This record gives sequence, structure tokens and C-alpha cells, in this order.
Amino acid sequence: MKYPEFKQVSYSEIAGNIRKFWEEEQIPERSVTSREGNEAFTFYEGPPSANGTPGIHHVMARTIKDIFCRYKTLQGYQVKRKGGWDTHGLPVELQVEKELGITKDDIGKKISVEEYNVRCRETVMKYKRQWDDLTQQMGYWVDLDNPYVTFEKEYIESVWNLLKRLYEKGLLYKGYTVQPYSPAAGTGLSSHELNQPGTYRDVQDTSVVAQFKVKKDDRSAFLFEDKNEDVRIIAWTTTPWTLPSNCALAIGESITYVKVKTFNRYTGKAVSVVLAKDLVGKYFSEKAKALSLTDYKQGDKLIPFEIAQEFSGEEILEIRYEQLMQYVTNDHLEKNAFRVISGDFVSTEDGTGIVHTASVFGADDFRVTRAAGVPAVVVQGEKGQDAPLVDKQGRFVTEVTDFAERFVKEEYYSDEERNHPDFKPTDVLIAIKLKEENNAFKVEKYEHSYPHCWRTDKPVLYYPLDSWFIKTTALKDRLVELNKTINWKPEATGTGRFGNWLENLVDWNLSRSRYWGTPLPIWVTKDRQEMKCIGSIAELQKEVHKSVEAGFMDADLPEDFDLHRPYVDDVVLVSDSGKKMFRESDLIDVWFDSGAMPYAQWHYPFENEDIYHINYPADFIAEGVDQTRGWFFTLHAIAVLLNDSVAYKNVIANGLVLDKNGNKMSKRLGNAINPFDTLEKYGADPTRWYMISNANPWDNLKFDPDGVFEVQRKFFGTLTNTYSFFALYANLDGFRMDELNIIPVENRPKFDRWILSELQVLIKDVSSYYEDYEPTKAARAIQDFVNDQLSNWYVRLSRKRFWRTELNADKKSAYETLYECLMVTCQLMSPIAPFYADWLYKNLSDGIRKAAKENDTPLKEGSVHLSILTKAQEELLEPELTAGMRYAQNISSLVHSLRKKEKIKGRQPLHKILVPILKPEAKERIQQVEELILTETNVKEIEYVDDASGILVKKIKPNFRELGKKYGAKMKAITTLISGFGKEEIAAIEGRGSYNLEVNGEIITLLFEDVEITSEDIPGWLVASENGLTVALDITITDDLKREGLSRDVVNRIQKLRKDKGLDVQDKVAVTYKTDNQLMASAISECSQYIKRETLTINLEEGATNDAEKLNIDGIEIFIDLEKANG
RNA sequence: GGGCCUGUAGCUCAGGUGGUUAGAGUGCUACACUGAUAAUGUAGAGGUCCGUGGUUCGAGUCCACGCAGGCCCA
Repeated sequence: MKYPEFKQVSYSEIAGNIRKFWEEEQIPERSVTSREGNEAFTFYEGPPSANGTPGIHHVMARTIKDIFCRYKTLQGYQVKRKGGWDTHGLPVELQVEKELGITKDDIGKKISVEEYNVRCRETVMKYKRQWDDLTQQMGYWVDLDNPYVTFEKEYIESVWNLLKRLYEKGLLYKGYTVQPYSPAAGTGLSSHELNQPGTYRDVQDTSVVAQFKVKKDDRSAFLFEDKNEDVRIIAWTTTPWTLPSNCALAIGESITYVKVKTFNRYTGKAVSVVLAKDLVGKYFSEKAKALSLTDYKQGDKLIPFEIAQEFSGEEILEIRYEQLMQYVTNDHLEKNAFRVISGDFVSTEDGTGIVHTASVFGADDFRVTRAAGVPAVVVQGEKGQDAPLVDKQGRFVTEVTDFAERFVKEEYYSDEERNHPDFKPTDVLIAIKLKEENNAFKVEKYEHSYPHCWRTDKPVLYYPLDSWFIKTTALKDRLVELNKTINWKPEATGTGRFGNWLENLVDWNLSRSRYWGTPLPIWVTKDRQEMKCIGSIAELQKEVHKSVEAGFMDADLPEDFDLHRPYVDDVVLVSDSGKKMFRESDLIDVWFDSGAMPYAQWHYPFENEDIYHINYPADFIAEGVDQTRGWFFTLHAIAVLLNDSVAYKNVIANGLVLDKNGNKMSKRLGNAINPFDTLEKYGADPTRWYMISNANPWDNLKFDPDGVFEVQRKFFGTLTNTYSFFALYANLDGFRMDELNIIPVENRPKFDRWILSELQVLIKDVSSYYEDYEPTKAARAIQDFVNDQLSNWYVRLSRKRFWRTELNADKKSAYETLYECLMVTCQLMSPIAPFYADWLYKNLSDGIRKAAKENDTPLKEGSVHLSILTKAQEELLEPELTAGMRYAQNISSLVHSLRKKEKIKGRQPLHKILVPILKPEAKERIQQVEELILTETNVKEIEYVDDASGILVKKIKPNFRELGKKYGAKMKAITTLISGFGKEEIAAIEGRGSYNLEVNGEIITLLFEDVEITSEDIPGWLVASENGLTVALDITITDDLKREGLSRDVVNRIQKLRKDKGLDVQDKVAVTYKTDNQLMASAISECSQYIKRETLTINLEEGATNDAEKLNIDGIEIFIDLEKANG
């Protein structure tokens, strides 16, 4: 069987054919089953949600996942990759609401929860087909026949089990927190919703700097010059409606504050205000500096001021002040609130350096007041619970008498009300009141960015809501510690973004008040005295049975009971004391679902305990960097909290895929790349290769289709060409790889040993790159090898060996060497370009599969993905040859450039290259590749010239690295002296190995390694040099050389004619010619053997007529006639 | 506002521990090669290494402060 030859290849066609082959032969399955019993390499698939269409960035993310799973398989590990689908959560609900044209409020009214959830279940897999297609077309191997699905009963049961374990450890609690809340929609907003485009908008709000009157006591006494002084702390807010709820003032302990004596601009009353020193200029005019306090009259435009005192924030901590707006107060508040506390978020960027704090209406406020033990300003709600001064509709409660029933944000009023001429926003009314009461220091309009509810367009409030939490803070230290054992790519994401975040961890808010998700399995009695957390279906059934017996429920649960809402909501349990228990209505954060996948994907602990243990923790996971606080966190948190272990050992956080101009891709802007089109047009392999080789996975990728095209042309094209070259000649010669009968490497020519040595280096490098999760470096190393070493050097210079007619040992060696290089290349590239690599593998090895199977040799495997990666053989490394080859490449390049400069074409042979030798080992190295250089440059000989010749002109320059270490600051002087060195000094330092210099009256000894000596000139010769290597070329062309050159031209023209006539490479020809030129005639007759050999000419004779092809070689006319010869 | 990432040729990217002439590929221009030929070779043009300070004999590289873009979070 021959090696397949291809006229032209289509990479997407290759992918299609190989895909079919994989399906028919079940290669993906076999890549796992064939490793049965081997060590496992565990990969966790972060579940995508199939309710959106896949994009090009998914190709990126999944390529990364695929690469390492394939690489590990290639090494012999068993790599199971169970696929999964993320099916719960808000995006699904929004999709359904959009399809049905309803809002959240309609659920339970226009549509039953039951119907709604049915719709969600259908919608969630809406684009599964597309996802499956993408998976197939891009060549991503993941087991989608048995995926885990987060809405399935078994999955939920495992999640419940985890929740119960948390509950039992006391890590689950109910508390309240301040969250974004939309009164207009009557619902809390998730961070996801707040990140919708357009939610943050610039708005003009009334801002108030309020004056808080300091109470005089021991702590604050130092601020008072006399007992009647009116000392006020001033604080700024853009939400005046929160001022009735003020309970503390936050300062920065290390900020410097001052007391300024001045007058209130609205009331004219004398007042001393406390604010940050840095912000004095913002509130007091420079022009007023010279004014005297005593000259002030009410109404003056310029208000005088005087900085009276300076002190640190620490000194005013715990100072007490009078409540600003006394609508709600009590002893508890009087005792513990209305004092100065420390806040880490306080800055002197804006405001006064003192922050008004209303614990229930701000997240920071909530945190610092809780830490400082400051109670919130609250009233008793209807059910006797604590309630904020603003109700869920966004109105002040009746206790705030002046503004009772008023909406705190003017946007909550109808347009009609707002357009009324007398209408004033509540914030303005509050500001007026404060002014009148001498409590406002300054009131002004302020423009800032504020979040809005994406659904109602109304501003969001930060509002306290009841929620269930996981007490992640309890194990913060372990979370931080174990994170340090995870290998993050890039490292900074682990230490920085993730690490810093863990350091500032807050408890995990688990509650979502939605319908489509995993229900919280907690049942509570009305009086909240008794509580049960259910950890399995069996347990639920048992509890229901008890409830039936207690008469609270009619019947036991059916076998096919759905754990979703609304069904679980109908389950009423009985408490140990016999009371009714109702389920907490919350769903849990969908991120808990996905973080639970290491356990729930196997329905652990109810089933598959062994599989779970073998596959925990994961060796490797990869997702986008945006998952850092998402999936990466939830996996880590659950693992640490429940198992005191990491969930994954290695993680790649990949960057975004942007368009070619660096802009985010969006369907709206029309710059999104369609993954299917791209895969179809360029093929999966070039697309994957481009994405990986172009930039590190963790850097953002600017996706440019032209770049994919370049990869296709440059790398895949070159590799395909190299293979085609091999196939063409191997087929002509009938060469067939025989694994049991190959020429031992030590018996192969140097050139073969050289490329095989390079190949070993490549295997080592690429393996260690994969090992280090550096796919980009791996891809670049492979393409450099293929392009530069293999194709452009080894194959190009070996061509002549393949043209010889007989299949001798040298030729066989060349075939075997090239075959080995191609074979290993396709193994190494197979993780990145799986289709193409398999195509190449099969082209190379399908013909000998049968023999390989019989002999049980490595090539018995039908697919590269079933094969075992060839290991690097240290004994094949040839460092001396490598060094020599580098000389060969550099010398050839220099000679080419000299020819170019002198306009001497490559076909014209020349006599001699001169290479100056300064180090003896250089000569040896060059000598081993001398033949190669001579062939490549078309020169007859190399002459080595050393010192003894006396013709070298040397140059000397300081070795800065060495000298810098020794002499530091004296460098300049030394450099000047060395640059003045001539022949004698250089000879001296070369001879003795040292040289004494006088620098500023001091003698220093210059050693041989302190300088670099080069030879850059040979008088009378044509010279080129680069990187310390110098080459001279003898360009005299004798008649003999000229004739040889002409004969080469003749060969060239005959070849062209052969080709023009459409002859095959192996066809023999008869040639006649005619020329009047003496030189040409003698050239042909003298070199006839050479010409005949090169062109497969049997007969070369004079005799062509003027009707023959008329050619012109260097101005010489010649007629050549050519025809195919028999035999 | 905070944390993190990125910034080097028109474009995409390399540039251990600081070392004096900053590289590669691609694109452009010119020439050559022509039995891998939509390949290949050689040469040329193309740089404020984001900016400003600092450390140092010496900074693309180290430090500080900025600027621009991005991600995440307030």
C-alpha cells in the first residue's frame, strides 16, 4: 500500500473525514477503555448552559481543556471526562419570561409555578444541538452520552446531601444582609442582573453635607475651647433619604482631621466643623483665608474660616454625637449608636473624609456597624420583626412622621405626580428641613453613576433582606492556605484576584427568591424554634411518612416525586414536638449546583463511591478568568468546608476572546465571530492551533481570521508539503517503513543524526511545556521545529538524496529519519490539532498497520490518540552536531548575503570560503558539517585561518557583564581604555591571559574573560560577519568555474523543459542542443556526465536546429530540444 | 473607588537572574531560486520598548507615580 498523495488539502474536509473515522471506530471511547487499570488523570468539566448559543470563546476554552486531557491520554493515563449541563438559574428563567412575555410577578398568577417550571426544563436544552455540533466539529472529546445534568433528581439529591453536611457542621445559617433591591419590581437583584448593560447610569442627585452635633464628654473634651462652642462633625451623602437611619459616622484612623471655626452658610450661626485636612480646600475658599472671623456678617458671600486644631482619626474614635433626625430612637440606640467608628473604606477622595453610616442601607455600612457593635435604626414591623425605616415599596414608614408614605426616590412616583408644579423630591424636602434646623452644612446637586433595575428602569436601593448563608468565613484560613497548594495558570490569578478575594471573604449568600433551581431543603416551624435539613430523598420520604401519620399530609411521596418547586413547597413536615414545618421558600445559588459537581456528577454518596474517590480531587480544570469568583470559588469552598481538601490541583484561567481590534465581541455590534463558520472555513485544527499559538491562554486573544489563515498556510501548509514530499518519493521508490528493520541511528549519516537529535530536544521541550500547562510554548516549539529545522533545513538540503535512482542505505536512512520526525511531530501536535494529527498519522502508518499488529510494534494503534507518546532518547542527543549545524546555518546565510551583494547567482560555483578560527573547537564543529555548507553555498572548499596566518585583524570590546560585576563605577574609564587597544595589547591579553591597566592611578588586572575578541576583517577579502562569526568569500570566477556554472544553468533549463512537457520525475529523456558559443560548448561537453545524471538524460548530443527551444543563459544563445526517451 | 492583567515594528508576539547594535513571524519593497512551487532564499525600509521620575557605571528588564485598554468586584 502506498502513502496517500494529495493534490490539495482542505483542513475542514480532513476534520470531517477523521470525525467519521472516530465515530466508526469509537476512538474516543477506546482512548479511555484502552487505558483501563492505568493511573487516572482527573478532569472536571465546568458545565455550560445550553440555553444560549456557543461562541468562538467556547472553542478557545474547550481547546484548552481538550489539550491536556489528550496529552495525558497520550502518556498512558486514563482520562475520563464526564460532560455536564448547567440547567438552573436566572438566565433560564429570563429566557422563559421573554418567550412567554411575562414578568416574575405573573408567575403564580398568569401561569402556574408548575407550568413555568416545565417551560424552564424545556428551554434549558434549547441549543443542545448546537452545542453538540460544536463539540463534534471542533474535536473536543467529552462524554456527552452520560452527562451530569443539574436539574436531575439524583443530582439534586447529592446537592442536598452536601447542604445537610454543611448544616450539621453548623455552617448554614439564616441572617440578613444588605443587597441590591428593586422596590418597583419587589425583588432583590443578583449581581448578574446588576451587570446587565445599561444598569449603571449617570444621574443627578441631591447631595447633603450634614452637621452632626458633638456631645461634650471626657472623650470629646479636647475639641471644645469653651462649653458653648458648637462642634459639629460634617459628613457627606448622595442619599439624603438614609439620614433618618443614620447610626454612626465612619472615619479613617490614619487620616488627619482638623477642626475649622466658621459660620453656617444657611443660618449664619458660628460653628466649628470637623473634617479631613486634605478636604478643607473643597469647602473653604482660598480667598476667605485672610478674612477675620469677627468681621463676618450673615449673608456675606465669602465665609471666613480658621483651622483651629489638627488631630488623627484615631483621636476622635468613639466620640458621641446627637442623633441628626430623631424620628426613631430608644435607650439601646442612645447607648450604642451615634458614635464615631472606624471604616476601612473611608478615603479623602470625595466628601469630607467622614462617612455617614446607615447600617441597613449600605453594604459597607452594614459591615462596619456590625463589626463595631452599632445597632441599626429600625422599627417594629407588622409581624413584630425589625423593619427598616423604608418599606419594601420604597416608602418611608409612618414613624418618619414628616415624610411618612413618601417614596424615597422621586423616580418611584408616577410621571403625573412628578410633573406637578409643587412636587418636590423627598431628598430635597429633607435637605430643606436640615437647612432650617441648622443641620446642613452644604447642599448641592451631584452627578454620579447609580445602578438601576434593568427591568423597571428605576433606581435600585441597597436594602436588608433575609437570606441563608454558608459560613465560609469560619474556614477562611484553610481556604487561603489550601489555595496556596493549587497550581494557578497564571499564578497572579491565584495569588492576586483569587487570593486577595479569599483574604476579604464574606459569607456565601445562598438564597435566591426564584422558581427554577435547587430548593433549599430546610423545613422550619412557624415559631422558628424547630428546624430540619433534609439530606436525601429517603430521608424526605421518611419525614413525609411521619407527617402523614401526624395527619399533616394525605399520602406518602410518590416514587417519581419531583424535587423542584412547587412540589416541595407542598410538603409539610412534622417537628419532633409535633408542630407543622414549612419549607423555607428560597432556592439556592446556581453556583452551588456547579460547585457540587465533583460529588453530584456521580450521585455520590448514594452511588459510585469508588469512582468518586478515584476521581477526587481533579488534577486539572480550566475555565474563563471570569469564573474566578464563580466556579473556581464554589468548587474550592465546598471542598475545603466539607473535605478540608482542594477540589483541583491545577487550573488554567483563560482570558477573553476579543475581535481583531481588541473590542469585546457582541452580537449587537456585529463583530462576533461565528464559530461554525470559522471551523468550516479554516478547519478545526488551524483554528485551534491559531488560538493556542498566538497568545498565552490567560491573555486576551484578539481573534483575527487572517491569523488563522496564516497558521493554515505557514504551519499546516509546510507540514503537509513535507509529508507530500516524503510520500511522493517513498511511493516512487517503493519505500515502506519496517519497524523491525530500521538502520540503527548510530549508522546513519550525520545530517540524519542531527535532525533526530533536534527531535529529541523537541520531545523534551514540548513534554515539559505540556507538563507545566504551557500550551502556547508547546505549539510554538513544534511549529519552529517543523518550519525551520525539518522543512527548511533538513528536507531542503536532503532533496538530492531522495532523487538518486537506487534505494541505497543512505536513502533508506533518509526515509526512516524523515518518517520518524513526521511521526513524532504528529504525536506531539495531536493534543492541539487532533484531526490533522490523526490524518497524518494514518497516512504514514495505515499501510503497515497489519504488520505492526502482527509484530505488536508501536504503530499497531489505528489512531494517534490511542498511541503512546514516544519518549526522548538521551543517547540520541548530539550537542556537538547541534553546535556545528548552527555554524552551518550561519555561515551559509553569510555566504548567501555576500553572493547577493556581489550579484553572483547561486548556480555559479565559487572557489573558497575563508573562516577565521579564534577557538579551536569551532574548527572541529564546522568541519563535521563542511560538506553541507559547501553544497548549500555552491563553493568548492573551506579554508580555516587562525592566528598563525597573520592575516586576521582582531577587534576587542569589553565584556560588560563580567566587568560590571568586578568594577562597577569604574566601567566608563575601563571601556575607554579598552577601545583604545591595538594589535599588541590584544596579542598580549591573548598570550598571557591577563593585562594590567591603570585606571585613575589604580592598577587593575584585566582577565581574558573580561573582554570579547572578534575577527571582523580580512584585508583584501570580501567579508561579512554577524554575531561574532566572520566569513570571507573568494569571488574570482575562473573559466573552469564559469563552465561549471553554465552547465548548471543548462541542467536548470532542461529541468524546466521537462516540466513544461509534463514529464514525470522518473522519465528519461534524450536531448539535443546547438550553440555557437565556445565557452558553452566546452561547458556542455566537459560536464556532460553531470548534466545527464541530474536530468536523467540518456543521450546528450549536438544537433538541435533553430526550430528547437531558443534559450538565453547569461547572454549566451543556445537551442535545446528534448524528448522522452524509451527505457 | 479597590484587586488583577496587558501595553515592544503597520499587525501578532519573543525578549532567564539589569550589560551597551531590542529580535521573530507576518505585511510592504527589491532581487534571486524554480524536481516541495499558492513553496523557498537574500536584502531593504519600518521602534519615543505607553509616559514621567528614581535606583545604577549601565534600565525594555528593578522601584514609584501616572496614562490607555481589559477582567472581576464595590
